[in-house]
Amino acid sequence: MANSKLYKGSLTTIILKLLNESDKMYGYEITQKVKEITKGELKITEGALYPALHKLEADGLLEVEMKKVDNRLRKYYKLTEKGNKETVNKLNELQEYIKTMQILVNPKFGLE
Amino acid sequence: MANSKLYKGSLTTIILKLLNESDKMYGYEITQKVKEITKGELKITEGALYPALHKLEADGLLEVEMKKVDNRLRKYYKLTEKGNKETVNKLNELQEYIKTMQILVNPKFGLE
DNA sequence: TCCTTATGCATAATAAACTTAGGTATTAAT
DNA sequence: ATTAATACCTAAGTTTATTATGCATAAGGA
Repeated sequence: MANSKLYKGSLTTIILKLLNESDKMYGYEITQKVKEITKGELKITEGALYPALHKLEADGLLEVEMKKVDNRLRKYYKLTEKGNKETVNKLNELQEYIKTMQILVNPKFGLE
Repeated sequence: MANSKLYKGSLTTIILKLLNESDKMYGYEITQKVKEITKGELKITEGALYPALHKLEADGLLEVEMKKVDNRLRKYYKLTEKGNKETVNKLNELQEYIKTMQILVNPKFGLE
């Protein structure tokens, strides 16, 4: 995921947020959407994505619906109610992280 | 480091930036400084810090100076020239990361 | 005096999240 | 016919952190 190690730990947040916007998506679609939105900055590898989706499903945050399109099988993922709540949590954590890092990195933010 | 997984990958950036401000610091001092600046939000564990410092030293980004204070040995770390350059890189990567995540998470940032 | 907390360093076992490298299968394009 | 794109998947290995230790000195309270 990009040359920076900072993205480690943010994949779940990204997946949840995308599903929160798009109602339902399938795995490959997520990789393409992220590449498109970030103009190539961020590429989700499938080796990271699929295990992450499976874990989110196992944790009850996502539910699955299979669909055949053009004789190809797609696995659509959709947020559950629990997944919606967790999305809010993850987004709050991201804002908190960004705030904290800006304070650490730009001392001006820490002054009052 | 906090309950959020997002901090994974940012320890090196934090260390480099602190040393960039403070000229030289020792390990324990770094943990205390981070706790203080972030008002307890972020606590650097020693099990993460010391290996990270050793790696930065091995990579030639930090140099060491031992000092005895109150009969206790302190290991002061200081940025090398290479370390200074890498600090700039890491800070740029952090800004890039934040920008990308905001675009992903807040679609408004992506419109033009 | 004894015990805990703080200071200061360190490593080893485990866990989590990722990369890299494969594998299968269909469709579209050259 | 072969490559690229679509669409899913897993396994081995790496990185980065947590948790749990260990050692040692200093300070403080019961």
